[in-house]
Amino acid sequence: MAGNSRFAVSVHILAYLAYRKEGAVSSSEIAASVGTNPVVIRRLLSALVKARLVTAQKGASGGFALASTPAGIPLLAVYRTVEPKPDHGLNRFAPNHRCPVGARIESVLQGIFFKAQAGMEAELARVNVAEVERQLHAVCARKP
Amino acid sequence: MAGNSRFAVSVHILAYLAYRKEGAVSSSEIAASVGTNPVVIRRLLSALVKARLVTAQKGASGGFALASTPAGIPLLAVYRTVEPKPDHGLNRFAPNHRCPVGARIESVLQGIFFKAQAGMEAELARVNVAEVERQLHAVCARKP
DNA sequence: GTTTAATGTAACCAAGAACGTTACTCTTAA
DNA sequence: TTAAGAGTAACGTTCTTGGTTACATTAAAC
Repeated sequence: MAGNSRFAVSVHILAYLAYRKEGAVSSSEIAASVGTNPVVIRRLLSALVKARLVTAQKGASGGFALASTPAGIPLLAVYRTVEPKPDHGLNRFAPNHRCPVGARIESVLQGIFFKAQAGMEAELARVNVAEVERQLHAVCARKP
Repeated sequence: MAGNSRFAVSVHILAYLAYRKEGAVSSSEIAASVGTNPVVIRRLLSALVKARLVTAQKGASGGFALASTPAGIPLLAVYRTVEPKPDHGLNRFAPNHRCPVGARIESVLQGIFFKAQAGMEAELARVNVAEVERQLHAVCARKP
C-alpha cells in the first residue's frame, strides 16, 4: 500500500454512499463523516467517477451515488483507481550497472515486488463494498 | 510496501554480501554497488545487525558479513526489519465518531489492511537471499 | 604504541509527497 | 433567476526520505 490515506478515505466514502442508499449525497455531507475538507472528497470522487464506480450529478440538489450495487464494487477496483502505481522504492534506486550485482538486481526485485503486490491485491479482490457494509453492522453489534 | 527504497536497498546489500562470500565487506564497497552514500548503507546495516541478519566487525579491515547462510535469511525478515510498520494511511485518518459510519469504519479498515498485509508478507516469506542470488545468475544467463 | 581504516550515530539540508484550504468556473434544480 | 453543488487549479504547511558532513569509537597492522 502507500503512505497516504486515499484508499482508506475512498472506502469510507463508498461505505457511506452504501449506507445512505437513496439519492445523491453531497461532498460536504461525506466530508463531515470523514472529517476532512469537501475538496479532498471531490478529488477522490473525481477519480472514482472516471472509473465508473460512482455517478455524479452536478447542479443544485446534485451529489454522488454508487454506480452499481455495493456487491458489484470490489475493493481491488477502488485500490487501483485511487492509489498511485506502487513502485516499492524502485524509482529512487539507481544501482551501479558496472557491478555484477547492481546490473541485475533491479529485474530480480521487480519480480519479487510483482508477486508481493499480487498477494496483497488478491486479498483486496476478496472484499467488496457490501462486505464492508456487513462488517460495519457486525462492529455495531459488538459495540451495542 | 511503502514509498521508500529501504527494502530494495537492503535486499541489494544482502545479495552483495552473499555474492562476496568471503570476509568482511566495507560500507563503502557496498555503497559503490548500490550507488549511494556509505552512511545510508550503514544506517540500514545497523538495523540488520540488530536483527541478527548480518554481523559487523569494527576497526581497520572490518566490515559486514551475512550472519547465516543466504538460505537462512527470508526476505520477510528483511522487510520487517527495515520497513516502518505499514499503517496504510490510518494515522492521517480521523473520521467523525458521531457518524454511524465514521464511528466504525476504522476497525473494519484495520481488518482489511491486516489481511492485505498478510497476503503480501506471505509472498515475501517464500523468498530468501539464496533464491535472490540464484535469480541473479538466471538474469545473467538471459543477458550473456 | 601509533597509525589507519573502518563502524556507529547525530545533525542538518533539499526535494518531494500529501493534504488542507481558498478561490474560482460551470451546471442544474427549484 | 437564484442557490446549491460539482470540477479543478493554485498555493502553503507539514512530514518523509535520502544524501551529506562531522565526529567519536574501535581494532588491525605496522
